[in-house]
Amino acid sequence: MGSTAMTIGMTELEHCTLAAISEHQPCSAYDVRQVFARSPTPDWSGSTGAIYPVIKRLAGRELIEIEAEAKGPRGRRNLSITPQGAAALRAWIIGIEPWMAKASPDPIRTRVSFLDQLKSHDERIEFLKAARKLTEGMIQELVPEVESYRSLSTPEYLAGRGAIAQLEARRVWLCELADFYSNDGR
Amino acid sequence: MGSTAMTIGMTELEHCTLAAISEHQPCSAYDVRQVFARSPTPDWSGSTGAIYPVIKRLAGRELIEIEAEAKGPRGRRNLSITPQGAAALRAWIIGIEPWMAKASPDPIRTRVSFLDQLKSHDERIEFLKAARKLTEGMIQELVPEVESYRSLSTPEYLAGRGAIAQLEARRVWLCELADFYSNDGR
DNA sequence: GGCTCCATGTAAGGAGTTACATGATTCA
DNA sequence: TGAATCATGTAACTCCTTACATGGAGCC
Repeated sequence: MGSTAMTIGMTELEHCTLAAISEHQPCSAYDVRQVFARSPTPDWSGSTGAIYPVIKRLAGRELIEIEAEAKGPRGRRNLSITPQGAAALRAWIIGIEPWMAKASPDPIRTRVSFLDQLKSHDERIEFLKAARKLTEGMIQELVPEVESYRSLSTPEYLAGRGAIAQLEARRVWLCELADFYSNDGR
Repeated sequence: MGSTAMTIGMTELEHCTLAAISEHQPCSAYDVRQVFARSPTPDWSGSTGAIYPVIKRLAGRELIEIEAEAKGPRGRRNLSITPQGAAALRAWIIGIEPWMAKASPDPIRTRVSFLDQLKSHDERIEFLKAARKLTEGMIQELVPEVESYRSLSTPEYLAGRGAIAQLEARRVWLCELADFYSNDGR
């Protein structure tokens, strides 16, 4: 199968763009940007400087087709996925690799790993409290947003639940840390 | 306090480097690289192309001091943190912001959000099984590695527990997803 | 006529990566 | 003396970001 070879050297963003086009076709690059920007857990900004070059590269690999509505340099372009594109997309989803299972970087966890650089247990407990508050705030923001996807898109909803699970795990962990340092770090 | 101003425009990597120097001083840039590379949850490769420029910038801001052991262009340089550096480090740790609490990007979760692009429930269940296996493998790798930090460094150990908690949350979530699709996605 | 969205694109810059280049030290 | 490890550094590249530039369509 050529589908894996097709995928070599392609980034996550390129594949996500391909996936978004597949789901919403026929759609414009602008639509794709909206999808990324409005996602409850946006990994990318959906910036023009990224999307339009990506679209070009996908078209160059013949994974998508671009059809101009009007002649002329401006105006909406309708994007659709090709059979090769659909194959590459499935291959990308299925082609899961060990590195993808790694714990993803977390700025709060990073700071925790340097917690002994603070002066006192009080400072540490203060930090942990602030971190927990922020995490709880994020959960409260995310839950209704994800819930709004419940009837809209099952996979997006389920992915959102995964994001919430990640945050919930951090919340619990931060509580345990606070307990630990409250008991004078024994 | 100038400590926050000192920190403006500095990246996570720059701050982590500062923190690593603070913990291991006097140490070399090479030592810092080892710390990053050998960390149980390496967010950065510790590549030379990143570290040495970072060291220069930190020295430029007078957050660290560089002392050459031998004269001449080659040979070990001993790094140590300055009082301003220590202040900036504490300010960075404490100065936690809302965006840091966001769910971090996860390639597996990304794929789940496009799961309806697969052809059948069987394919989806197969994917979820593979994802769970990889996550379980990563947990089994990580647990002993983190456990080895237990007596070495409390904060690093606790951060490692946080990484494991994240993976464990994903494992449970993937199990729930598999159940969902096994029940024909009702 | 001007405001707001829709829509496409380029330019410059930031922040890391890999690959390359160099040399010192240690030890068998 | 030769190999491994310690150690520093640069060059080229990747991939994304922000900021800028352009223009059409609907509508009040």
